[in-house]
Amino acid sequence: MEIESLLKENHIKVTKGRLTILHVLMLSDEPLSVEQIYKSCREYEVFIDLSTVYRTLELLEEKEIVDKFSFGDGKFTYKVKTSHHKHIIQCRVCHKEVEIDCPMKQLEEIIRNKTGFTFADKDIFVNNTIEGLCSKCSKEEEKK
Amino acid sequence: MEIESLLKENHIKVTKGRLTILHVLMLSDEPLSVEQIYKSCREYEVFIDLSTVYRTLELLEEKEIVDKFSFGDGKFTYKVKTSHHKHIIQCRVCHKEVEIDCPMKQLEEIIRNKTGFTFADKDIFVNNTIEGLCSKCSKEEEKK
DNA sequence: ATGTATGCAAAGTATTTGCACAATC
DNA sequence: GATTGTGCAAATACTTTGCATACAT
Repeated sequence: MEIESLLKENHIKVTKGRLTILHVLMLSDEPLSVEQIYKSCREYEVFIDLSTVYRTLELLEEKEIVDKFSFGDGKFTYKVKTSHHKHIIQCRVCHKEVEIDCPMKQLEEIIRNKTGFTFADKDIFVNNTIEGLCSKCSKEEEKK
Repeated sequence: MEIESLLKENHIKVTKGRLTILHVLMLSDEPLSVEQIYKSCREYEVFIDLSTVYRTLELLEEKEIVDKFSFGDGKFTYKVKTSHHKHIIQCRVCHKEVEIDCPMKQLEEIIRNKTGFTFADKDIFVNNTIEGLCSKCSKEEEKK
């Protein structure tokens, strides 16, 4: 139901495929590949076409509902935007400013993908050591 | 000549194609796409096949001579590794450690690709503002 | 009823691979 | 001379697109 209103708020027509894709994305805390999303939909007996999955994800990205990530494996993954946190980049010389989505999200995904480590927003680079949770510990934390 | 010894040090057989590809990469301070590298080689009258370019880049990446980047456009770009700076990620719970290449490089490339801004290593995230140089100013700095 | 979404099939783009021949050490 | 690199052509992987039909508002 709340997924439906999320779509409506963004002036996106509500269809079974779109509901299912968003549902699948919302259940996952890690980015999913198009293939994974496609297969998950089938598990819900929703047999949409791969091209529809692509078109839907493109739409959701345009509407800034999902983030699109790319690791070193030649395909893209998608994840529901968790924050709309932005940063401002300022030129040291001319003071021109540009706004970007917080790049830490991209970075977190790259690191998680390479090492299995996850981070909370408060985790910080300290000297050469970054603190986070390895995959094993982060699973155990979840149980608590 | 120095390129040749770089290859030899890494136990890579020296061929005209490999020399040219490395040469092209070394002349560029931004990551190049496979297509760009391929075309640059032709400008040097070195007519290697696209598949050879791919194979060479794969090899150079394995040997940690180049970095492979991926932006949101479905293709990869390559750049000579500028530093072998590493970070250690440590699990807050079990203290397990994992070493990764400094992810700031990836981040810098993502930001440069999105905004045209460049950074020096000393640039830092301060609150919500990142300081760097916009493309115009960084060109002017170069002239000095 | 109108405009938009979808499935299907075909095309497009980036990358990989098999194999015969050529080049390097 | 043995091993490894390369070109060519074909295959693969992921993503996009055209068009006729189905669906949502």
